[in-house]
Amino acid sequence: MMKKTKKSSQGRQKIPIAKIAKRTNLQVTFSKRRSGLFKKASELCTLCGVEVAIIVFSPAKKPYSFGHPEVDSLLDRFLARNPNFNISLADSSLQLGKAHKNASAHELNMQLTRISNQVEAERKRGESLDKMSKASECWWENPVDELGLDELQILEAAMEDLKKNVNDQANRIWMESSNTTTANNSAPFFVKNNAHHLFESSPSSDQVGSGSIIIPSAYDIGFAGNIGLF
Amino acid sequence: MMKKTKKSSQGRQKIPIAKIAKRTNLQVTFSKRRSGLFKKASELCTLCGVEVAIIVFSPAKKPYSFGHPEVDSLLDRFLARNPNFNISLADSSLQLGKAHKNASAHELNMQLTRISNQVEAERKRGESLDKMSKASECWWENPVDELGLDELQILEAAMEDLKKNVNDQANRIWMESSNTTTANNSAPFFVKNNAHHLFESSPSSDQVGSGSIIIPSAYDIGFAGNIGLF
DNA sequence: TTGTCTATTGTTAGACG
DNA sequence: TCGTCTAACAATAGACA
Repeated sequence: MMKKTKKSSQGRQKIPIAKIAKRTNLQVTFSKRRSGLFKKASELCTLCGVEVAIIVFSPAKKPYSFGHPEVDSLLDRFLARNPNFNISLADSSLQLGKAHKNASAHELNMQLTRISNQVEAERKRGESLDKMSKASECWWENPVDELGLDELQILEAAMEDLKKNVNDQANRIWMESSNTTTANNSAPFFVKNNAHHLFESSPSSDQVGSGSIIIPSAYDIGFAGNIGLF
Repeated sequence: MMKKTKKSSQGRQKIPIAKIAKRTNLQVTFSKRRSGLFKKASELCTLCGVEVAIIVFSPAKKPYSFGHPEVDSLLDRFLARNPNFNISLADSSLQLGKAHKNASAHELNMQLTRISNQVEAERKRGESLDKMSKASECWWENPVDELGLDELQILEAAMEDLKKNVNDQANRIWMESSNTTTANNSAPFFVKNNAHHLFESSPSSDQVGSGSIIIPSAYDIGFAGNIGLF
């Protein structure tokens, strides 16, 4: 008798590296391969003592991430060394210069959106942070000593930079628009369209609307003077 | 008999998932596995039509990256919606590089200190930011043309605020430290160690993705870290 | 969505050029 | 640093739980 001829499984099948058609199949494969990828990354970390960060947007656009030691700090370092991208809206706009007004406006929108999202995110984070700082002993609030000052200086410098970037950008925009629009106001102009929708994945080019506003002439910036720190 | 003619190769050997000791070996393994990881990521992209970004810092601290469609845009999107990121981390990191060049452990401490300081600052800033955000009713979602300026202004205001806080605190510290010693450099002691692979994931429903293309890899070479270690 | 099982395919450690 | 080769290992497609 031995009708066992039937194999319980055909084992792994070869599949072409092309988009999987079957939805259910795709989901399963995505899940399995994602964990496989993360595992590989984990092994790489351990074996070679290196740092790895992975970000994956699922078919449903949900973010999954892997990071050793942690995603944020790695991205931070990566971005900090990569002149092509800066979280604080700095460099990308520099390249645009004044080639196309639209492109410029669009780029700006992207950046503003990014920033506003960050601001929003940080606002939200503030709450949980507040909770955290209460729950645990705030080591960063320990007795002030010299070091605190040092760090503060760094932070302040960073803020200066950020602010400077914003100003530069505003001025750039202003100069640009003054070529097409003559304002009766000596203030910088700013052109912008719908800012959101930074999240869509399809590489479709956004339509760029435009409009203008006047920035208070007092916008000359000049951060209030530095305190005795510098 | 059976002199067992030497095999041309013993084939793949099993190795423990622990840091490889031999430097040359580690280098080879790193290279191979890194490309293997990128290949896996590439396949995942193609098979499932998803987006993936990977950042790896080699043992020599060189950054390698893979991204589909491209690293920057993915990081951008990820950071924009991730509450755990700091807006000005990048900037301050750069400064630290110049300021201190010591042990990596110290570097880590500094980094943590810096981050926590920012966190603290942002926590305080939370209130005013919150006010602003609500006052303008989701200004970043408003399609009105003149919002661009507002965004800049709000951002600027937020930064002014933060800066003010920093200044205040700095002054306070300055005053205090004047009374004490100035030479003692006691950093907030925090030794960060093994924070092994951590997975973060969100539940996901699903939906059909769109087309897919493979972008083998994008290597960003260069820049031998300016952090301690050397 | 994740885990299990099996048969296969894919990856890679070690040695060498 | 890379490519090649070989023989192990490891990952995983498909079906089911």
